[in-house]
Amino acid sequence: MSTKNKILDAAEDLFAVKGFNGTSLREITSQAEVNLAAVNYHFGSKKELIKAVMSRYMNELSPRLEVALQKIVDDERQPTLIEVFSAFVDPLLWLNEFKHNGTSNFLQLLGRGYTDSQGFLRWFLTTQYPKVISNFVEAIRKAYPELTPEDIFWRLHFTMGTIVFTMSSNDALIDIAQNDFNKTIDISGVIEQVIPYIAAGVAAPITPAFSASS
Amino acid sequence: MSTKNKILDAAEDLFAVKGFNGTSLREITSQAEVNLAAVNYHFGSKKELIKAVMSRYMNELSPRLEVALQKIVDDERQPTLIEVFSAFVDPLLWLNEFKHNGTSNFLQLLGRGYTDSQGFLRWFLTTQYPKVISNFVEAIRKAYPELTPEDIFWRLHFTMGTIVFTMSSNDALIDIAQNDFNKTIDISGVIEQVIPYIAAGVAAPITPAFSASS
DNA sequence: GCTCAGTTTAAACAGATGTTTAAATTAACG
DNA sequence: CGTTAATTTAAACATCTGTTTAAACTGAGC
Repeated sequence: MSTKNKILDAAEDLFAVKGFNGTSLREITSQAEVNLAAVNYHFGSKKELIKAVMSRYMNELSPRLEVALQKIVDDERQPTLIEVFSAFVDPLLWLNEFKHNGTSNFLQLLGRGYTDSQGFLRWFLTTQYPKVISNFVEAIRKAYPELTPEDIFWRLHFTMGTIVFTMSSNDALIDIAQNDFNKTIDISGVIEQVIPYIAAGVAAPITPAFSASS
Repeated sequence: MSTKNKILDAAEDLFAVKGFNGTSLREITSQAEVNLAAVNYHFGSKKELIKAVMSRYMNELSPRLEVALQKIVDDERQPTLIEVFSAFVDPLLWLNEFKHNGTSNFLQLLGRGYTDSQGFLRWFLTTQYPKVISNFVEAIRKAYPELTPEDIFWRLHFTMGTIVFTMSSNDALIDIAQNDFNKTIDISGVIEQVIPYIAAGVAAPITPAFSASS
């Protein structure tokens, strides 16, 4: 295993649990069993390391997502919203083959990217991988043509929040489910629960136009 | 204005934007125009300051929320889910009277509490203000009796994620709405958009039982 | 005016942070 | 083998972190 990959693996696990700000380079290099200076040698800076961790996942995920969503868009049949959201399941779960805890790690990192570091990661993702977003919007539009672009924008954002927040507190959730309901949950159990919720949310009756303020 | 309140005001604004980990005591005391040591003198530690910032809001919010939810629970009529969620609107918006940007700040801080600092704030809130949560669950149960406690637990968590995430990226959202749709949004516009979404999500058809894993 | 608790202040503390340096080691290639 | 480039290493860098110290100041109450 190359030094570069050892760093990426360790950084990913730590970032997912403790956030970007909350993880030091010394923790990363110590867990990766490489020298401290290796991060700056191979990646240039901590910020670039963060981007590299995210890119590694996005490069695996985004082509698979594009294919799955394209299939829905190209099909002449009108999809249900459940089908649109279910298109995410296989590509996301596939990340577990790519790396141990891959699905959970990636979704947690996505959430971190929105709240940590003043959103520079959000900028990075939306500018680097716009195709995924536009395909997704198109699929939604096809499943629910009455939605205006504004409605889609808002509801996708709400959906993003649901997913990302759920996964960010994934560990806590699993604990609570275990203690309060004596149920053992894994990641696909969570996904099974969340899809009806977000599908119903996106399918909600159309709201009146934006309430414009002065 | 007392030193204590100057610190609380500055800390709140900075915490909301940059997170707890991302804000230093020197930034806070500098913006508050007080001496660095004042934080440790008045609050003991940074951790206690974080709790104090949250408590100040919760002490304003929680009695108002309890009243609004109790009214729904005590009413003999069965409420709609829209009514249950709408019970949050006035208490939340009232925080804007309490302090400039109060509503947005509070919701952002709530989100930070879930993701920053490994959830010690989540523990703090759920143990200190359990009445709000139990009232809320009871109101939901009344509006939608078919939901099992597990379903309610999950859907409330998803709802929490939607709200918190939306408010965390509130500033970015307002920008996007302005640039892409030429619409001016304020916080109550966002609330108006989100309530149908979360109400529909919670009202989604009941899912099969938890998929228990070994 | 004196006393004394409450508060503010500047300075220092020890430890952690990301990054850089220069020497040592390893690998690649003719 | 010899040379050159790529990589690893230990050490130091300057800066920032939360916290503590001890002295200075403030304002009542006697």
